[in-house]
Amino acid sequence: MLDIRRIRTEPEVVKAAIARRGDGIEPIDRVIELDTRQRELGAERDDTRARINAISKQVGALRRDGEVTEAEKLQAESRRLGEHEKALSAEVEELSAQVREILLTVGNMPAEECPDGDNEHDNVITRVEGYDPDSYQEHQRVAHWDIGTQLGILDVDRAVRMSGAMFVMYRGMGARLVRGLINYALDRNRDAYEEVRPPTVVKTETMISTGHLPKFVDDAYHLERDDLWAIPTAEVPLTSIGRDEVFDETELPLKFMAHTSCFRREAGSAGRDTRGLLRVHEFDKVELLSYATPEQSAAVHADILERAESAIRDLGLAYRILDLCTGDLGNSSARTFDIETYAPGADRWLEVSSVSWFSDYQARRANIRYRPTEGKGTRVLNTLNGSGLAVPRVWASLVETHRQPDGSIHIPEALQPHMGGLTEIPAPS
RNA sequence: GGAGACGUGGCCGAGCCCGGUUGAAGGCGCUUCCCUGCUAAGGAAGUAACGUCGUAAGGCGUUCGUGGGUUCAAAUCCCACCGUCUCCGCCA
Repeated sequence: MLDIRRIRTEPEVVKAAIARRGDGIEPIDRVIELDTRQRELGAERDDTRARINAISKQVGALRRDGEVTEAEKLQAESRRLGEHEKALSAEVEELSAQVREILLTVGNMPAEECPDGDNEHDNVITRVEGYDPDSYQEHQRVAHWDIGTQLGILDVDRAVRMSGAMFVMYRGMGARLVRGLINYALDRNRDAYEEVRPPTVVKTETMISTGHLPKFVDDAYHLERDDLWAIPTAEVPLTSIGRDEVFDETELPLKFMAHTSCFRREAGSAGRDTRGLLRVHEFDKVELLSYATPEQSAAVHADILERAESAIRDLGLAYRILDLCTGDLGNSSARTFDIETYAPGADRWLEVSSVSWFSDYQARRANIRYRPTEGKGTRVLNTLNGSGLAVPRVWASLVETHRQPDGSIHIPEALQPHMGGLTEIPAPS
């Protein structure tokens, strides 16, 4: 959520920033209009309340002194003021509810350094590592869904039978590889990030905090009977750890990581990327998340990116880093770097991590603040997060990249300790 | 799921029966100062958040789990909901 005071004092700056996303600025104008009216009426309401309070005090004094007639006269006046106050209050509440409703759907202001652009085609590829299109052998040009069937490690058909399209099931060594990747991701970040195992089903309010609601309702699974939502990412519960809390600046930055299942309806992408693990409704992911001061944010952002990047690099996978343009930036984000890993069998770049700085956008929604060491009062803090490792696409890229001429899969050295020393997934005999 | 008890400021805890002078006693913690060879102990003052107006000092408003009601006036009375604890039931 944008800062209403910023909108008030620098409307043109805010509007220019929103326009860079390609979003309309009408909501901002509307907010300004409603907010102005709200403050006018709010002031009048407060004055009325002040008078009622003063009268009540007088009444108390008069009654104590036995001046009943005088007291009753004041009471009558106060009753009249009360009516007025009630009407004003209702209107003020209505206005502020409207302002909030609009503000909840307006995206974050992109960072200054964000490249301009309309859509994903305008993203800037900042770096490509380990990719040489001519280096891939014939045996690596097999798609993971075929490998999965050959080795009996991926069973899509039966998963679809029990849960429907775009659900998958890993089996045997395939399931073990999932578990290995999760442990690999958690263990390598243990030095700085606290491991958390949060709920995967959360309240509406929790989904609003990160910006997944109300705008993106159709992307989330909803448990209607209990009005709970299946999380699309651990970002959702991790962000809400500090909801309505005030931290001390000396505690920051706080760093959390969590492995959870993630649930996505993928509405609007039906029929796209349906094969294998490219796009699934339920998947495992290790997420890294931090609470930081605005001053710490740049360093934390770099830290998360470096950790996400090195996790891919150490698995021996080719990857590239994209600086998302203003038109492709997530709604809540001010700056995002995507990491895409290359899958030689499918011959595609797969997004495996999105490392974002949300400035104070999410923290304002979640009301997470900190007390600065210098100065007084509280400030809204900044949140940042990135996938430490998203399992399915890494799994896909890994089995394709490390497929041997005999059809076995070589387990990269860095991963072996997390898979009981296993060096390969053997070819079928 | 059933029964009972409870939900007050950073924390502990009074107030609620008998509504007003209670933004809320007292204590702890924290900050600054004084005292002191150092530390401890002791003394003095200060110490909520949010909204709004104001250059500021400060004014006004809101907040005693949440929402609603009664009243001139609610931490205090009434209703609903949420949460915590204890006992019972069920259970991985």
